[in-house]
Amino acid sequence: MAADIISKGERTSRAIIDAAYALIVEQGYAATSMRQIAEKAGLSLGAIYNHFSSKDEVFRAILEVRHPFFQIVPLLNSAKGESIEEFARSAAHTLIAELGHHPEFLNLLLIEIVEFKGEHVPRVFEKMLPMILQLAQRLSNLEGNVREIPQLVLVRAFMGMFFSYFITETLLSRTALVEMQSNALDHFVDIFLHGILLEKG
Amino acid sequence: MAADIISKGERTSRAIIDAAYALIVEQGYAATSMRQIAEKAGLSLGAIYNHFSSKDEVFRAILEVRHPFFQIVPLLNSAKGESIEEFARSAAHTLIAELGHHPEFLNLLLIEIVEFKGEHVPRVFEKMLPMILQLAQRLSNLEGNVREIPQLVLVRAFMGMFFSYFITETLLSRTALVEMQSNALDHFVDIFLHGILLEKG
DNA sequence: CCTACCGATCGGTAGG
DNA sequence: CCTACCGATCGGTAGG
Repeated sequence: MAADIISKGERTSRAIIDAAYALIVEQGYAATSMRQIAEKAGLSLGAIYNHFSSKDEVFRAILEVRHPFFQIVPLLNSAKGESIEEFARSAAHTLIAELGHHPEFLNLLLIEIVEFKGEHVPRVFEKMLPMILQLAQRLSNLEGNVREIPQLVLVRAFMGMFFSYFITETLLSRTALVEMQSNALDHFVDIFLHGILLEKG
Repeated sequence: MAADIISKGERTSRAIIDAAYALIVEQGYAATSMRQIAEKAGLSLGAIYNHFSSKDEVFRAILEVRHPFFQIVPLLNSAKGESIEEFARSAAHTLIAELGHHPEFLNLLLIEIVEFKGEHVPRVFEKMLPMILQLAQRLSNLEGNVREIPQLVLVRAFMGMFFSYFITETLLSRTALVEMQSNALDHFVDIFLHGILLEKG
């Protein structure tokens, strides 16, 4: 039998995390029970506690692997383009292609804010720092003349644009205002680019 | 005894809503118990059911009165300014002054999205429609040359700017990146305005 | 409007 | 890794 890279314990651990992620993203943390997680993972309740010491530890483990930032930032890093404009449009298309059809990927971030008051944010942020620095380095090398805006504000506004898009999308998809939805992200990117770039000379 | 405009039943009802609002915004819906609400409102558990038939009904009542939209839209309507630029800056200052120091005002909206999958959005939206139409009317009369952007996208981007600001503010307030926070909303408004306005001729 | 209760379910554990 | 259990708490109600 070939030595599998992934042990059985590791596989069970991941099954628990996957099951818990799916349930929590759909129901929220408090509304999801350890028994639901066990059942979805194909285990008994007690078995979970061989891998995680508490429900809270399960949630922490989920965040380490599935926090939206860990989906978003790598996608941004993989976006093509040598100018700011190319990069922004490419990043938007990549994000919409990968995440557009399951906007509930933001739920984990929102749940952490609402149900945990953002207490895990520093740890997640710290773990992401290398990826963020890599992205910042990349961005600062892009071609294009940016107006006088602090670089960190730029990054914040850029990230915020996607939050803004996905949350308003979630809200609007519940109403009849379909007109608001066509090409909205393209328009968002357009406003953002026009907002940060100097007029072409 | 003068006939008070507000009956005792009405007062108890509001006490329940106030207590439930404070608890739910801080803990989330599922994590808040009817017993906690009763205690905070100064009642016994059973008494709540003289005013609301279920926990869900309490939540619906909260949304009718305290949904963030009911705080945001009137504030936007009260913003001064005859040009788009004046209006946007005034609106930003008003919002930051009224809501800036308790950003948890967005929690109710986020909780509704996460724990109820946005099922109450249509009803809230419908109730707000008059206020929204009034705001749209107001906006369309402002001075300023806007680039070719669908009006509904404009409104969406404008609202989204505040979501984006408050959520990134919540995230960043947990990290050490204080630099990112100074005057951020002013910059956001600036980027937005520069993004939607035609260059001055 | 309160007290006392209902059955159900919760997170977690002992013991094997 | 499972079965069977622990005490605590849940939403909701009966009866007064």
